[in-house]
Amino acid sequence: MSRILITSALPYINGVKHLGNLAGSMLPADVYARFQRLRGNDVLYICATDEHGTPAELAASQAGVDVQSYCDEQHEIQKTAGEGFSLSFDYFGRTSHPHTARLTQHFADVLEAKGLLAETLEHQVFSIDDDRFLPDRYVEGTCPHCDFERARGDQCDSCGRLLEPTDLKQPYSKISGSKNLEVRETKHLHLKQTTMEPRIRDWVDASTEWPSLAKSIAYKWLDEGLRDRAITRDLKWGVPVTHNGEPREGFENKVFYVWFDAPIGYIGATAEWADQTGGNWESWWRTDKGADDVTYVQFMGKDNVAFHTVSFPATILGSDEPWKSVDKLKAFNWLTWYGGKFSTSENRGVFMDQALEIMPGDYWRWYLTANAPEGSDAQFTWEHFQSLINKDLADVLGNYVNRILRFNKARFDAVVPAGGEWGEHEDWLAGEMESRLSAAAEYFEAMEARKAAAEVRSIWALGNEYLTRAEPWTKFKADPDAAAIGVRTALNFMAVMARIAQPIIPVSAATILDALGIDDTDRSWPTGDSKSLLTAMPEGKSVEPPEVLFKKIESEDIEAWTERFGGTAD
RNA sequence: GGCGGGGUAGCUCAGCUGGUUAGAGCGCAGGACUCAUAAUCCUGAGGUCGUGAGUUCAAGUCUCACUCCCGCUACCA
Repeated sequence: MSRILITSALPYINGVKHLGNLAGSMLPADVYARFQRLRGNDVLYICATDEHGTPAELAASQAGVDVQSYCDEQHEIQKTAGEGFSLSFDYFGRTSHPHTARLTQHFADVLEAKGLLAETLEHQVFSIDDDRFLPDRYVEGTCPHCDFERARGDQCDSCGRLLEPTDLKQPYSKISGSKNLEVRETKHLHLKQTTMEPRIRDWVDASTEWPSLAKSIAYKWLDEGLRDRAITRDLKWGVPVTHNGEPREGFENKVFYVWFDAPIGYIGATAEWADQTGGNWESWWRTDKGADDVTYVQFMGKDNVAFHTVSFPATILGSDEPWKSVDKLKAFNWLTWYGGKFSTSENRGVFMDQALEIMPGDYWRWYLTANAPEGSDAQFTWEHFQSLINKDLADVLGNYVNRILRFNKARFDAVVPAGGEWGEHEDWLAGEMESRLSAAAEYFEAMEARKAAAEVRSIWALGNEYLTRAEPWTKFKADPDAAAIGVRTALNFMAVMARIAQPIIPVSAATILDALGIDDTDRSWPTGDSKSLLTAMPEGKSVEPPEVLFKKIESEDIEAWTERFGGTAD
């Protein structure tokens, strides 16, 4: 039994996430976690809401509530949405929890003791009417290069050039529109990533289990040369900047930068889990306290890779303390909406809560796994969604379950029939099953979402193919025993089909296993001798057909959803 | 501008260190079957692998140039 620590990138607190966020971190992490549990491994899957930073403050102020209440509410909403998608977090925590604050302050103290922090004076745009410093992209104005009137302070969306806020002509606050801006001095703490660069490079070199997307992004940053990075911000909401337990002088109105504390939130959320369950969080995170046998796997979108391969490791490695660092890292591209971006304001795209209003979580889980944005960005379209759901879930899997259970009810009184001899068709099925099951397991193990789903699907298809060969409906007329072996084998195989479906569509798989009366103890990933697997169910056992498993998506549905959520390219 | 990823059948995508007639699913065409959610099974037709050059006995796979899409570019997260 292995111990596997899994984290998925923390969803930001600012509103319900869209399907792309789900598809690129939380869902694949969940599929992997479920697979590993089915294999009998000791899994700890941790996630949390990422609650600090400017957008949270602004969203709260826009909603007219204090930040804490806003985050409390949004955390519950996201937690509920996650449950709707059957995300099996062992704990879904919050970066605003005191554990993360304490750990963040601890890391800062340790890094400072190692000489890796420096105070520097910066110049930053201050909005007098908003009474706050503005991050570069919250300053807008006219681009000095192309005269685009709504260029951001970091980059012009029109001509693509990189900018400084002070480059902008007629700058204004994006928050209030106020032009009453000035540049003020402000002091910040920098993490000396430059000092850390050789150690981080060695560590990246030694990380063999990263996919090329992750490695190339890490090397891109290293090759360009790391820069020291500010880890504090002029905000009220966040982890207070302290020094050895006391407010740090000159930093009374500042907090740590959200990207400094967010990854530490993985550890903090594990400590929250320990509070709730009596578990030992250090045995997962401290290699001096039992975590040396832990395999740590991270899931994230490509935009997060640099933070996980460079910034967070700088914190971890720089501390010189025995913290667990990532072993395997799975990065995803984007799910796009008809090739474009998801956008709330432009009514383009489906968000997690809305998705659950129109279709059960399993439908989305299947689609987003089978169409995961792995090699490149993947397009969401309603037509594609419809095709995968109807064909894979309703026709190949759902119809199989329905056809065999109903035939069995009509001809064998809804019990697993006795009689008949194991023969060539059963040999064929057992042989196919054996090689394909191991292929599927390898894909799940390798976190190859699309390939795992495709392999699971082709195993489902084996069931239908077997029935074509065994044709119990024909044999029944002359020789019910010959039909019985076919039905019995098909029922046993259905259990296998459902067991391997559990990582991706847990609710539907459970419905099938319940219908077959399979004990919880017999729901693990199927291994061992194929013939044993195909003869496991006791004869005479009662098996009732469930309600139709998957409702098909009709063209009228597509029309209605296109109307509601948008569904055309730009 | 720099960097990263991608451009492979009508559609969505596989194709590892270069090696026989380039694969899968969907869609389409034909056939089989009738237990089943007009489901299933079988067979087949579809591709000058973004463009142009080059290296090689051999290139979708390596090199160079060009082109289109997406992302990142360190103060959004």
